[in-house]
Amino acid sequence: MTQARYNAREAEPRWQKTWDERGIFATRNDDPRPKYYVLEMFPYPSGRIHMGHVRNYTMGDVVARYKRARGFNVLHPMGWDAFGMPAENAAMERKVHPKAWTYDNIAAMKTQLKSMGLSLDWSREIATCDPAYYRHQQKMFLDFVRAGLVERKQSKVNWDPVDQTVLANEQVIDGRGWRSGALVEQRELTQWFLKITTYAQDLLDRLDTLDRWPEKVRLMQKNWIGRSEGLLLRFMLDPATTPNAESELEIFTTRPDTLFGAKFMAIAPDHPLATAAAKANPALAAFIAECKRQGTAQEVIETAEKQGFDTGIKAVHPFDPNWTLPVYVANFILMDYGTGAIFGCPAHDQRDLDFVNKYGLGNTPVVCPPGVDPKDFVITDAAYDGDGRMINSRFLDGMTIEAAKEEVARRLERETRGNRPVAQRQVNFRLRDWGISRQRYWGCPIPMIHCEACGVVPVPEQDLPVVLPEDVSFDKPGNPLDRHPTWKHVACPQCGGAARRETDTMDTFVDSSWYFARFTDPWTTSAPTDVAVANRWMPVDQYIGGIEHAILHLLYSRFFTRAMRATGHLGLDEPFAGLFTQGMVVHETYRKKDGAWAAPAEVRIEGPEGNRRAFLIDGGDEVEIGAIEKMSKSKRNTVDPDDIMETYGADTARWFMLSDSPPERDVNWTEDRVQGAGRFVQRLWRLIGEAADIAKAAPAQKPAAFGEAALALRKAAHGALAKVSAEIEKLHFNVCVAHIYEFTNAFGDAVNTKSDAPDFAWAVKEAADILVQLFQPMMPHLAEECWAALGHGNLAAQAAWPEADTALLVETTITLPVQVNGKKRADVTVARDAANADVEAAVLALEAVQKALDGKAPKKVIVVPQRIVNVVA
RNA sequence: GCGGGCGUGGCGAAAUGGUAGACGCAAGGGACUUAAAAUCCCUCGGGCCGAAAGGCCUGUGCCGGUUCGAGUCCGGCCGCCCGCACCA
Repeated sequence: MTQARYNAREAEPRWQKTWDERGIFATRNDDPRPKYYVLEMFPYPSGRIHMGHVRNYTMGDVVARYKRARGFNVLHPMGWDAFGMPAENAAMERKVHPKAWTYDNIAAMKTQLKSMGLSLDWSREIATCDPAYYRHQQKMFLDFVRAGLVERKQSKVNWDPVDQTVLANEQVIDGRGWRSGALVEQRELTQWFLKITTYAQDLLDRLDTLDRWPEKVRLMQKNWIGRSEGLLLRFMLDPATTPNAESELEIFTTRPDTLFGAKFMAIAPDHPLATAAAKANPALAAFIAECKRQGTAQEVIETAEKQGFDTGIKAVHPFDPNWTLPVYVANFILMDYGTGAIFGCPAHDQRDLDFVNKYGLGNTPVVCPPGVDPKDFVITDAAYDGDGRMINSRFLDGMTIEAAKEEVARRLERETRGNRPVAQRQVNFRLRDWGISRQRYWGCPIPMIHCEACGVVPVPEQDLPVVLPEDVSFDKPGNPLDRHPTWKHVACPQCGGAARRETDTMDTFVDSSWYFARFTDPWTTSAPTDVAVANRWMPVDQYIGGIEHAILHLLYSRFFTRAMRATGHLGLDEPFAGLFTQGMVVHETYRKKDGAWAAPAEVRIEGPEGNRRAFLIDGGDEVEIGAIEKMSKSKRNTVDPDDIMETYGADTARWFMLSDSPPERDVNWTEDRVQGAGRFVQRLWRLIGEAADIAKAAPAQKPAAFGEAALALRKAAHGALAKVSAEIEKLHFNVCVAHIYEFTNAFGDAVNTKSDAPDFAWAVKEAADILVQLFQPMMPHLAEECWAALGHGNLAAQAAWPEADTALLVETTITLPVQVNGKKRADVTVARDAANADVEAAVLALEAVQKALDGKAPKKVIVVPQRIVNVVA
């Protein structure tokens, strides 16, 4: 006897236990079936899962369960991105060890994830803070060193004064640290770099092959890599004006066509020529110091005025020995792009124009827009960067921009000075090498040793892993590894003399750049991967995560895949064949009279949509209903997944997450809709119970013929099956949900007839089975409960996906809408394969059509077979 | 500034160039009930005609275009969102 109400709190843990005991989600590497690797971005173990996790992991689980039912050997693992700053912050604030804090959090979050009923293979669980994981990362680092993919260099770095560490360019958002939010400062430090620029061209080229990635993400990466083609060009300097023996200035330009519009040269404040010139010029030195003081913080750049300082040096125009250009030090020239020097053509570059207008250097237009008389073409305060023909440019006059670029390149390439061509074509990238040194404790130690005598020496492989010491203190800011009394003191592996360990640890983005490969065989101890196994599983067929990783994590992982291929740890080019970026979970905000935020759980809502008011449950004060925003601790508009699981169960939460909003868009969490999802769970349970009673009258054999009611139900069931299957493949989960609702309505109507005719009973049984299987990927616990109630001996999670009987879906007669002059006026029912002429005749015979024609003769009748008919009068 | 995306009922949304608003939420009405919850049924873009059945007009941010036919394609605006941003 089935219960009246479905008790999720009782049923969900029971089925989780069953899945666990039978080990049905453990994936074997020697399974002969075709593979499917579905992966969601693994979480940082912050302590509790949030609704964003619930949404992300529900989507992945739907795909995993669906593909499993479709007969694939599915790899669906989970792990922990476990190194990082918050563990150290907790250590400082609460005097707990980062390791203990992290592992406690992992345990708590694992319990939460398990309560969601995710079909994960927990036997492959990895934590990046485990030496069993990071030892392989250290090994790969050493391999990368040997392969020339690592560099140690001094560079200007982004320094986060709050976290007291270096940040990669990618981690600086609007001039602030991505985690601390502090204004980033500039510092000169010696850092370890991974040479991601080695693959800049390949990372760019292969974006085109990632046809199952969102266009948006590919574009963002393309812009980030930022390729530009141009000319590297050496200007001769007037010797009488130069300090020391500097004789030339090398610049990079993408606009060699505008050379005859040049009015000045500009170099970065930290350009060697600037430094040399400043030695004899205190005013210039002061100017340079001022530029450096301003730094590169984005906020400063946006508002800073173009400023320059005339060095007195003169550069000679490459096409005219009698034409010299003043060389300025300018605050808007970056040392780390191109050569840190430019020639300025104010007429066609806004920055250059702003600059000359300030210093009175004038401008000469050299590109004239089509349809404009060159005599009338004057530039005042808006530079022209559009298309046109060359003017005021001697031998270039009349050429297109492209032709002029080519002509300049051709002439200067041929010309030599000091055995070298004056110019050469060059490709430049915006992408910088990836600085991975972090002055932190809770990260993967960089396995290098500094020896006074031998220099920088790698840790011998037999000494790996370099394990983090556990006896550290967090009572002072800075890096505890640096302060540790003994850890950093080691013997040099080469000379045996006293040496010092590298105390910087790796950026945690390194950890997440290869975990997907480790999941393929996390048991291998001798190497990061079993290459053969990894190659069989990779690439990840469907990767799901937040858009916030569009550049950072995804670009680093693409780089790592290439670096691992180069060092023999992986044999493919691209790690993620399919990528899906899901939207955020958002919620209304509530503001109390005193300006403080109120949490949803503290608020009671009254009134209908359009006139809703919110009151504090405690005290009854009215609170202001604010904007719908991303769930965040600061706005207190979060809903705790545990509370939802407790009240409604995991299936309701999962169903809600998939309903309504398209997965790539933000979903607004509202109590009403969650309740709606909860009601649907109960409704399904009730309906399946009633269907199970009817099904008892079903014959064992499929009936030879079906009555009208039975046939209609079968059509609904197989139609839903076909549609849901197609939409799930496209990850259109909200559309799947709508089709399941629609089918459930039809199913409910059928069940309510209470007929017990054998053919009908058989159809009900078939429809019930299909319905349960359709929602199994979304609501797996309820599905098991229903599946058992329908008398199945196996688990719903292991049942094969049913095949839609397409023959049922082909109607012999169809009803087409009939338009007259594009407006619908009638319907016509014809044979499915009726000839167009017959359809036309039937349509013209319709009374409604004749009425709409109002005596006019039809000029044309357009029949789109099985679609629509349009009569044009 | 550059690049990209989006704009459909009270709300979330659906719609290979082919019946706009499927499906859900909210709302209103009704049934059942001592009552409530739960459940079930009906209505639900706007306007007009009709007792009703039904019919007509209008409608996918705005203006144009292509087409037998446009939410969908093209051009130009307006608004919102996102990414990048002194990259030579």
